Amino acid sequence: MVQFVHPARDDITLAGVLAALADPMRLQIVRSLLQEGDCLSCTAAAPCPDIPKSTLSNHFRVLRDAGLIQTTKKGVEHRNVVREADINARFPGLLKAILKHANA
Amino acid sequence: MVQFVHPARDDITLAGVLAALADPMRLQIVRSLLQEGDCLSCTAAAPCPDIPKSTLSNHFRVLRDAGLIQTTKKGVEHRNVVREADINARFPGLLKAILKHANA
DNA sequence: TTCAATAGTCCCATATTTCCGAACTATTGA
DNA sequence: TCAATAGTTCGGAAATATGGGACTATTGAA
Repeated sequence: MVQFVHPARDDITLAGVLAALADPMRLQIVRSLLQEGDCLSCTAAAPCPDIPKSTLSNHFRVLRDAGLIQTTKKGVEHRNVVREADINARFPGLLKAILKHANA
Repeated sequence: MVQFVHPARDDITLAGVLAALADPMRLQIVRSLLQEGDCLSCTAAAPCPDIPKSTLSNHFRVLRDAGLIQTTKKGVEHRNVVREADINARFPGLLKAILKHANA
């Protein structure tokens, strides 16, 4: 049984969030998650559908550790949601300012 | 004679900017530069004055390559300025949104 | 119940990046 | 001309990212 550890709101750091988003694929993942509401990892993956599973899993772990997303198990899938409320509470305006510029 | 190459405004990428700022020291450097107007590298350095020269030089190179700062030679010193106009033109609101949250 | 399929994690070897000491370059001032 | 200053560049060690393959958990069907 895999149990995910998400950082508390106050443990989310600016450098951590920026580092997590400083990767085109992760930026795209967050973008997709925000558009869809909530979805599963593989489906939420970046444009390329041929990305290795381990790489994708790693990207989700980075986003999780940075406090950007929350992952819960739902059957065989892992459902991911952007922790919008937490990020916005901690860094008001940041998420919107960044994602506004993520290339569609 | 060292000649610096700065990326053109349109070559500045979001992921590049985020990656450059995804480091506490570089975040602090940019913060200091914005507060001071323009200043020299070593002086503009992060809190710790005992950081190795090569490391510092490297951080400035990263910021330069990302298009965040412009460096010009002024005697023995290198004067650095944040390319505020370029960044704001390319990603309106981004810089302010990020630096607003950089811990004082 | 058992078995196959699915979704994803974990391990680990390789590849890439970062850090920093040391040697080097350019400029100024004595 | 020489020393001091400010910073770059080189190169090896340390840290981190990538991705293949084996593993785990869950579901749905035989």
